[in-house]
Amino acid sequence: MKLDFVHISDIGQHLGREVTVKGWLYNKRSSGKIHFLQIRDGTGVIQGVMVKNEVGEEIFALGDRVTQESSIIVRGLVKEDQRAPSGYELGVTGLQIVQLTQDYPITPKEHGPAFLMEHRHLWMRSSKQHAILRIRDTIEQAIHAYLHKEGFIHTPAPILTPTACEGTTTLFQTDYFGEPAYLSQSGQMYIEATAAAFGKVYTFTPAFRAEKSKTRRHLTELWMMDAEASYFEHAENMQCQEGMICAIVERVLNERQFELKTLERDTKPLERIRAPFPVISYKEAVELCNKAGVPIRYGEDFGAPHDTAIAGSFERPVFVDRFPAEIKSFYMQPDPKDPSVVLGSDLYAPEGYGEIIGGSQRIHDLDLLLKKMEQHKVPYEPYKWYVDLRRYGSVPHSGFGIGIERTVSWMCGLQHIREAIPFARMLEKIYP
RNA sequence: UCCAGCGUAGCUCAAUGGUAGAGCCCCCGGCUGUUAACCGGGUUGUUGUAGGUUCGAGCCCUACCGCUGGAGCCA
Repeated sequence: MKLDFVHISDIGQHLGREVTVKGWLYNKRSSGKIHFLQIRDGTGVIQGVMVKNEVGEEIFALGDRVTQESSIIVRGLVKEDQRAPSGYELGVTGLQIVQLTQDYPITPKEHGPAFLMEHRHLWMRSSKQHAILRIRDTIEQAIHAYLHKEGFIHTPAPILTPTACEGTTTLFQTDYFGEPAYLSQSGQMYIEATAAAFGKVYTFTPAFRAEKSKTRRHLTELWMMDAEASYFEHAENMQCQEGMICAIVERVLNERQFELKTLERDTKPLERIRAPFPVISYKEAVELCNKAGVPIRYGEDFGAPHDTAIAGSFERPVFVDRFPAEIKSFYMQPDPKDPSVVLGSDLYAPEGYGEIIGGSQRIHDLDLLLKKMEQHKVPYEPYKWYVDLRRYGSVPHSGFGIGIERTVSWMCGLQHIREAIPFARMLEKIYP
């Protein structure tokens, strides 16, 4: 076959020309002497129309034999046609079967979640899964673009760490040349160091949580984007988060309408997302929950029903600000007006998708940090390097971390977080 | 770890304690515009495992295993 090879996503630019598409057979319908081949190539799906009188017996027989998910190279004339699912179709002139697939497990009918997850390596070829992972890519691109526009640079953080970042009960432990090492739960503390070197930085890292959580919102391996900025105070930090969320929503709405439609995502709630986001204090959030009939005492952290009550009261993402110091990490800067609370906020997504961002201003005063470490029983030796940052040119600084899969779930309107990542790692599940 | 629900054909599901079935997939045949195509025919089972109750168990009981959802914890 000749070389004028095109991607299906660009097919509209080749109207009236004979082109070659390399891909897989997504589905086939046949009506006597016409085969309708739904061809996918990773960039899109196009209908190939194969007419017996036009291609001859031999090629038509190939079209008869080709099965779902066989890899194929198809040659054809690009046409516009209202009867085709995408508006364009390929008048097939040639077909080459690269590999003939037998008994593809995922059929065009319904399957249960256990079966689909067992075949995740194949399931991601299906249109909805494909749409989700495209949107995920767009979200990640939007984050990179927004942060670079704001002057941040990407500085990777390590995944193997000698110590716990937060808590010790939910860590995955591994062996590092005879010493225990842990899979990182967050890159945050490391980018406090790179922030002191570069000013504004961020990192994409997987975060590992060995929690025995078995819900639609939990993974044991999730992706976080942590950002950190020197000379950034709490209010600026929140403004940056708000700007980033708006940039994500805008880009997904602009570039991924087809995928949102595939997912049957109602985009109206997304179109309402614009700055400024409401900000309520932890104290106000507690009062809101109690009024909404979801009781909680001051000093307790929010559970799933509280998330829903808080986020459900607003059409835009809402910041809950100034949590009590005792339920947050040791490094958070106390509020100068009320030292019992910290300059730390969580951002809750609308529509019940829960907490997607946690951020705070970090303690920059050496003595205060040492005091807080002692109070929280954080050992000094393994964190000596972290304390050093307060010893050598310490400045006020702030940062935040966003959970990528929760953001993807929200944007796509997913029922379960396992679909937001190509290979979900969940409680006692590691195949495929 | 705890609570609830569910395990029947490759998949999705039926089946008063009384002969295990349908649709899809797959195979054969038909159809020149299909849209999860359609129409006709065909193949497919140690009913999760082990024990128990019963004349008789897919169905009732016990234990175990697996799956799904939720709680706590968290993003």
